[in-house]
Amino acid sequence: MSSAADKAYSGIRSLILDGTLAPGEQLKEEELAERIGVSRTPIRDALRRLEAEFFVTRSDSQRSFVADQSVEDIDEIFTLRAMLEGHAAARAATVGGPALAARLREIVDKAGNGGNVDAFLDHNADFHAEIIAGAGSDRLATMLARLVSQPIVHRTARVYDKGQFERSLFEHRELVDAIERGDAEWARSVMTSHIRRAFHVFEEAAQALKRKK
Amino acid sequence: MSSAADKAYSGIRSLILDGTLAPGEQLKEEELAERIGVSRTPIRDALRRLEAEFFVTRSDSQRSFVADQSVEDIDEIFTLRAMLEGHAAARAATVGGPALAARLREIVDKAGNGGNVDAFLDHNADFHAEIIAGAGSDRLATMLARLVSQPIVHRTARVYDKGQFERSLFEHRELVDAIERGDAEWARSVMTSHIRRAFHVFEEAAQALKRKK
DNA sequence: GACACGCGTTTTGTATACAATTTTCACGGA
DNA sequence: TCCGTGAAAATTGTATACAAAACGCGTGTC
Repeated sequence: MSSAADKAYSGIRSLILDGTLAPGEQLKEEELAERIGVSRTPIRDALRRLEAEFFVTRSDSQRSFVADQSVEDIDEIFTLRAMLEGHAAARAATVGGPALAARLREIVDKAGNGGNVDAFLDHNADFHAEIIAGAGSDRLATMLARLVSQPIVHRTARVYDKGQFERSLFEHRELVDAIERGDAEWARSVMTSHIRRAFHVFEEAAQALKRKK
Repeated sequence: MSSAADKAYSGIRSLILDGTLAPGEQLKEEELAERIGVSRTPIRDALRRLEAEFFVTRSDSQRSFVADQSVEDIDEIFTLRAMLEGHAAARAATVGGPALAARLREIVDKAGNGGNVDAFLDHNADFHAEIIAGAGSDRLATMLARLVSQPIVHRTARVYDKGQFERSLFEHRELVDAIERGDAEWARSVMTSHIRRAFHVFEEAAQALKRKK
């Protein structure tokens, strides 16, 4: 991978995620270039990528701004994700066959019991990736990749308690059952509620955090 | 709008759409730059945009290629579009209210009878844009904009006969009814089948063209 | 006081030269 | 023959200088 462009991408992304660059703030290429220590060229590339991933928006006159991340925005993202990933699950159930079911079961079995956050995150990423790949739709996969900023998943999982981990794993197992039987609508429903639930966990955590402040 | 970057964008897009650049073909920045008459910088920008719109794909080593446009690919695009725009219609029915319904009815009434292709296309674009705006979800609007390469709509409409135009208008009127009554699921269904039907018209035209060859 | 206009400042756009990376292909050894 | 190796060629990445566009602000007019 290209070094400067990646440095710019992850650098700006981090600055946004840790709040150094606040939502609505204008992103100036030169300023970012100096801050990150690369020239404007890779910065421009990074801004385009971040724009594709909804981290950054552009005004009509080509100025870049940090995108909003209000609870309503997050809701919107989770809603779209639930729809697209529900579709992916349905398609995976239709076209994946026993081979896919076997691969998924292996992933689920390997995850097992873990109370470990990072282990769960690894399992979770693997599991969802396998289903999306199993749907066999490049454009769907691309859209989901752009939509799902992994940091939000992380931020959500950090507030999971043991019961929520177990519930997630339980839902994953149910998804495997649905895909094994080729039941597209079952798979879609489980995936949709799986993701909506994740949103509400996030939402409650955000509200709790707000009250604390 | 910036001149060179736009020239590059529409230039490359045209070359892809008229088949000069075939699906799977590698796009070389320098070659395109010379062909279009701008430097590599705006070409790179254009390639990023086309990548976001699924016209161009990138290999792992950052080489660009013309994306496939097989009937299966078009099917995939229309499926995703049907889902997203069905969702937009449902949301529009929920949050749009009488004001949205009134605006839509005006658009539909203005279109009226027309056997004129261009007039229908204008109406069609207006109508769909109003519904997407009515859904009030920026990210949804952005995803749809990226997904719907207008040329495909054009290519589809070119093969519409009078009966198909009338059917489209009829469906638009039904959508207004659904939105007026705030019936989200009705709106979703009408929109979904509206778009799936458009795909099959396209599909048949493509097959007819194939047989001719 | 409101508003349009012009001009300096800020910010983004473009071209170009050079650097880094990837690909290609010829060559030699097992 | 097959495979790895390495150098040349092709392609993309990056920095930088200058051009163009957008913005903000002060000024003048009504």
